[in-house]
Amino acid sequence: MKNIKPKLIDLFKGGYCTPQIARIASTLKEPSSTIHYNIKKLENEGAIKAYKAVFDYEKINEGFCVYVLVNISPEYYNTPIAEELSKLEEVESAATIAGEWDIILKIRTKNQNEYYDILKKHLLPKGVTKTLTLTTLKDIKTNYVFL
Amino acid sequence: MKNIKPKLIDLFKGGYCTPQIARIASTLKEPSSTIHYNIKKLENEGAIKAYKAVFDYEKINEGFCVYVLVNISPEYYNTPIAEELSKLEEVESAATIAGEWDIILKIRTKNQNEYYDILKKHLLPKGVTKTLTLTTLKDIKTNYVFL
DNA sequence: TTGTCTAACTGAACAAAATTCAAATATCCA
DNA sequence: TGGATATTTGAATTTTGTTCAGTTAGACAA
Repeated sequence: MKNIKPKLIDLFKGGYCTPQIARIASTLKEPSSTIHYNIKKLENEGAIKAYKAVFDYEKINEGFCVYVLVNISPEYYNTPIAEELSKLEEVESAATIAGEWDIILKIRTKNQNEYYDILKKHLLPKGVTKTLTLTTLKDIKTNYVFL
Repeated sequence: MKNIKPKLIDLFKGGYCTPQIARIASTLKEPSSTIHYNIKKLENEGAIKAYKAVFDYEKINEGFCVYVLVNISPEYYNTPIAEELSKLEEVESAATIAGEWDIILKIRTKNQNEYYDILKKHLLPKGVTKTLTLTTLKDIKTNYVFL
């Protein structure tokens, strides 16, 4: 057995998909060469970053989902902490925000324990002064896809 | 001019894409029929919800992004408010959460004004008692894709 | 309005990729 | 060990994507 499933999941998280031109053409009742032309234009404008898969995260062992609010110590304001945290594969989304908190992360793991490991290892060292974890009870919609 | 671009964006937000079996096969150095078999298996298990596009949201006029924490009045706890809010096309993600707040939403609009319209129209009526808007300064990663 | 330039659209030929399927191999478990 | 089930694979087939030259539509200045 080649255990291809985890490799597919890895690839599909960030890309390795492509538009279904024929299906779009038939849905919009336009020639496929017209659809092709318009998609290439969108891609060349840089409007499309990736074609990728969205999962049922329970079924790929990432059923535990949290949002984490993070505060950064002032002397780290000019360092790319958010960018560093974004590189963790468990981080689905990351953004810097205005107000009481500095960064918001969305993190998916198998369970609480794995999240706690990440919290200890990656969210407490560096310039992080404070965190607030919002634990997801029910994931309803992610990236415009209903779960 | 047929104005196909917005229609493509609509379709791509939720699907109308498909795996690149040949490219995956060559990346993983496996026969494409093997890759095909394993992908179909993932799909049949329900592990994959959709194949879709991720955008440069500035370039599709959705450059304003917020996270909103929402509180629900107790008499609405048994109603599907989160599900209702999820149906708004501007809502990228929605989840019910544990703790001080009941729901977290991620919303993309063209600008502050359009977000304010949604806040007034959809987030204040119904059973919503309180909201806290966290405005994104810099979107770093969304759905595992770097922006 | 007319003419000119550029962008958008399209059909048809072609190239590439997905899908199917039957046979071979591996895995599971009683 | 044996028999049922799941996975892998190459080759044939079907479907889809891509290219490109010709056409149409839109923008804009005279």
